[in-house]
Amino acid sequence: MITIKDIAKEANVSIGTVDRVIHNRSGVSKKTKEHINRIIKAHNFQVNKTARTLALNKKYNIAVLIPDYASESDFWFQPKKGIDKAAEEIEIYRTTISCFYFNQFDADSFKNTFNTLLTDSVDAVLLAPVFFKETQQCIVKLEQMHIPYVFINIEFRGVNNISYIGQHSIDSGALAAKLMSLLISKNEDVLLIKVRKDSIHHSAIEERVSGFKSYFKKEQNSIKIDETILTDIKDQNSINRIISKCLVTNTQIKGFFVPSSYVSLIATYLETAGLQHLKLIGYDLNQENIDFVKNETIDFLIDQNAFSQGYEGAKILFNFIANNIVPEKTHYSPIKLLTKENIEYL
Amino acid sequence: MITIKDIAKEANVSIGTVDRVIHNRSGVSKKTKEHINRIIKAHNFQVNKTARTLALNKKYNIAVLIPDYASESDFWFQPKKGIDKAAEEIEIYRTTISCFYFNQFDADSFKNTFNTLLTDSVDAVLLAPVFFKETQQCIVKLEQMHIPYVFINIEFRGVNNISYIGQHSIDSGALAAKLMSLLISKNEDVLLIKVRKDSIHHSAIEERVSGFKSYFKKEQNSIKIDETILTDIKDQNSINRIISKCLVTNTQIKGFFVPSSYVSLIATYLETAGLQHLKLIGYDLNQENIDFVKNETIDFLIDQNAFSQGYEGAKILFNFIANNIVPEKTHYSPIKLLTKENIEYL
DNA sequence: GTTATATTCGTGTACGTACACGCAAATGTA
DNA sequence: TACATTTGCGTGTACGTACACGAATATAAC
Repeated sequence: MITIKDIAKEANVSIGTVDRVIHNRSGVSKKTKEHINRIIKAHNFQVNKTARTLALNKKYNIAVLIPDYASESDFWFQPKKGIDKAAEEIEIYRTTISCFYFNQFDADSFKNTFNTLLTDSVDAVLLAPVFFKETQQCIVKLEQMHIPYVFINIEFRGVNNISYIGQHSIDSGALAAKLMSLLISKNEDVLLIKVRKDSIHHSAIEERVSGFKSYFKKEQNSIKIDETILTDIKDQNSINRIISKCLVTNTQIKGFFVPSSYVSLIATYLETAGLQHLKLIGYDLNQENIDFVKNETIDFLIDQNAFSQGYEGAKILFNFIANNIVPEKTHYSPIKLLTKENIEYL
Repeated sequence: MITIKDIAKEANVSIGTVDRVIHNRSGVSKKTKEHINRIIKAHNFQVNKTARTLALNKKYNIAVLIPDYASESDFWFQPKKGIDKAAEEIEIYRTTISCFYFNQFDADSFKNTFNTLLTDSVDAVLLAPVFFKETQQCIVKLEQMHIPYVFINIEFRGVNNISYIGQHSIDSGALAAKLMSLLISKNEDVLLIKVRKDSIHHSAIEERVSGFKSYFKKEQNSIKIDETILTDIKDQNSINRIISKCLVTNTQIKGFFVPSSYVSLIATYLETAGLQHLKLIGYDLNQENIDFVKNETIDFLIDQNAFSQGYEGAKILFNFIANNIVPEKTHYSPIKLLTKENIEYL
């Protein structure tokens, strides 16, 4: 590996001059500049990044704004783990990541946490834009301060984010629909189950639903989609009552689609009611859901590589601020399909 | 971030002494050693890896032995891309990766390429153990020379490899079977299509077949599995004749399972014969296969994250030789299920 | 021709760690 | 007591790059 010193020797100049050429700084005659550039190209010289970071000794801080989580089985634990992995990797480049958590059902909490985040010294922000209006307000501030930001998990269109990393929700809904149409017969029906809490905020769930519905519209089979809403996710008994009522009202229902991680609530119902033969598709890899996939109460689970979303999101921002690498505007995560046979291998 | 110098100052010793304690070298009195260790722990000191690699200035070389590929659509192009990504990342740690390619249908080529590989200065080897006997011979040499090695894509049991990175082939076959049983009816049959070339070598394909078959055995439905072998993959006409003969002989065949990337040969047949409604499941993401998934001639494709296999394999070896990190003995890749709805998002 | 101002370049130090060298004090040997 | 050996530790240099400072040369102005 050739170094600046080697180039300096070959060009009969000092390393300072070579340094100036490399950084395109002024103070070098056109002649020697060209000469040095020729030598650099001839040897395919690359700056030693290790030495570079050591010499620069710059410190960056990436702030992360995501929903809090109570346990490892909560969704946001996964992205956080990915962020942690990225943090370890970029630590040697003197870049730290500080995480800030908000209550995903409380817009004020989002806003307040964002404001405390800003009191820190922040070079970039990775955030989950759970609340529409509040996110807009935050973005205004970020742009005033020239702080680059990336969205994670929830797409937010029409602003100057550096990138978005997350799933294409519509297509994931369509995939769920395709599998559902394989699982049940043409003359049977599906129950689509929403959760009141979801509707408070982000659009991802609505997009999953619309992808699901439009698949069936296109396919033109006679499968009908019923809908219901769960109001209180803490009350399993009321959930059981709601679902069994639906099943009585429409005896053609043979499959359930839950466009969120709350699919375990339905799985619990099916097991207590002894209805495991009915088909069930839902989202997200938490321990409860994984267990229900393993015993096949849940037939398919759609995973969005939450871990990678955190990891990639953090890395993208790091590369942008530290290495001037401009990322693609969208990074769609894989739409992973998990079932008993492959859920061991993530 | 605290440095060695800071610790030295706090302990009233020189940085040399602190260095000795950190590396557990001799020449430090028990008393000062304990004192320094206490300070290190109190501040949670971590060596600056950037400075460390710079100071060490060691150079490692990882040799890679994989099948050659003619174009980007060949399977091994993907692992190679992953290896290239890893190479970029570890380059700053003065670690290089040199790739060596062999003809995957020629055992001698494997052996010879391995021998030229050894003429290089090699600190670790990442290899695809395509040929059983020859791999055994190579391993003997590697162990004599105390060179650590990792298998990629094909599992090879009973030797002292540092790790294996690749799919659990049996379970991937079972997953294919599950989907096939959803795609066709209970009174219909499946045609299992092998390729003569495959049988020359590795066990992965056999394991996929066994996983596929045992799924149907367990499920006890009346689906029957016919089998056929393609002898000449270059002759599409002969393939067409073989397949259509099978369909005439057994008119119950409504699905095809190809336990290899040659699934595109069958897709081509189905399109020329206008039989796209028959179900088709196969392996591996090359451009041809991807196109057939997009137009739904192939219903499901099983992907083994070939890119990641290369990337992870190289990283594992690097971490082992450069950072003394001992990996898990097996790293099973995800068994990814791809269909029209999610094949855009990889 | 002298002074002033640009232009072009070299030198020195810093980043944090690794390690060879060598000096002092402590211990051993006669 | 004199010398040899061991133990414990400090110093200096290297790794490759960044950048401030200042020196030397060239050009400009008068």
